Amino acid sequence: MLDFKTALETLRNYLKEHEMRFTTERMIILEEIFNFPPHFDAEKLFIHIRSKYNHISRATVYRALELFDKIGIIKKLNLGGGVAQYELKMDLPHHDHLICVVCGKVIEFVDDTIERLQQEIAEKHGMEIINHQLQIYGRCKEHRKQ
Amino acid sequence: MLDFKTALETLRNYLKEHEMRFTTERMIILEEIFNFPPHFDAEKLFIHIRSKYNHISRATVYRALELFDKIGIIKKLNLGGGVAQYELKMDLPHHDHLICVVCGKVIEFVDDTIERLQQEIAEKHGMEIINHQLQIYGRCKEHRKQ
DNA sequence: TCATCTATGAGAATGAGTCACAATTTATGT
DNA sequence: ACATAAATTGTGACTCATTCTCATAGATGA
Repeated sequence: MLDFKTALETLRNYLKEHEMRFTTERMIILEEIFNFPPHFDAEKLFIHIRSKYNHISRATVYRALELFDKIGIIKKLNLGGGVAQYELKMDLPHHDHLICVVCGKVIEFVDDTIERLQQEIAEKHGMEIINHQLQIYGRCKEHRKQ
Repeated sequence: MLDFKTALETLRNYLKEHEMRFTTERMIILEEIFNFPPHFDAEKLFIHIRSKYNHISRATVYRALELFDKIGIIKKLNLGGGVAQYELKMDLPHHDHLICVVCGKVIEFVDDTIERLQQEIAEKHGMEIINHQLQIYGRCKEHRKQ
């Protein structure tokens, strides 16, 4: 899933298989996600979409985000701050996030050793992993104190 | 900070240094946190406290939790689910959490290698770490599918 | 004890997210 | 293209966690 076209195809297929309707609203929302920063929250996306398509409601945006997350087109993140964040899911390996507490910038990183250790830890506790998240909060290059 | 007495002392000192009042409400709330499960949320704590001290208000509990977190007596966690979780902060090494998505059980674990790797990753990106959190969501021993 | 100024209680307000339902739109068979 | 049935949408009400407001109560230092 690297581009809008592929994502749209995925959406179409999922909808067809589940007797759901392919609507212009769902298409527009998907398209606007691709026009939007890589990490965003529902409200900002809604405002953005609303500015171009004033008939699309907040509920529809929330519903579409839930759907796209379920399908696997986007991923809902829990980065703190009391607001759900979303990112496009690009079929890349699992990654985690560095978050600047000053400017909110999000940096992604991948670390295979950490991934493996998590698996080991879960097993040691008899736990079957469904999902995991690692957030490192700090001050980025531009905002760290000297 | 291993016991109520020490925590209370910390609270007293902090309040004195900041020209704030040592109130019975703050003391009761602190005490009840020590009588409560190791991971809890504000509302549950409030209900519990309210059942014993019916004059203590929700706002006071929330305000106290914020204060205790700032002082470092407790730690506010972001385990997902739309509700802030808290835990006593015991001057133990940093630890992370395994969370059962079925029963909500929280298991703590410590892994020095992961801690070290996080430090390295942050440095590689020029980031100064303030805090970090790792959550592994899954099904615990009792609830995993066979 | 008094004066001062912080903390509290009560409930209103906020903000993210969800829900109910009437009206609309889509998919399908003809 | 048309009718039909079923899914979807927009609106606004609603929920839930948390925060705020403000009048009153209570802690602290003189």
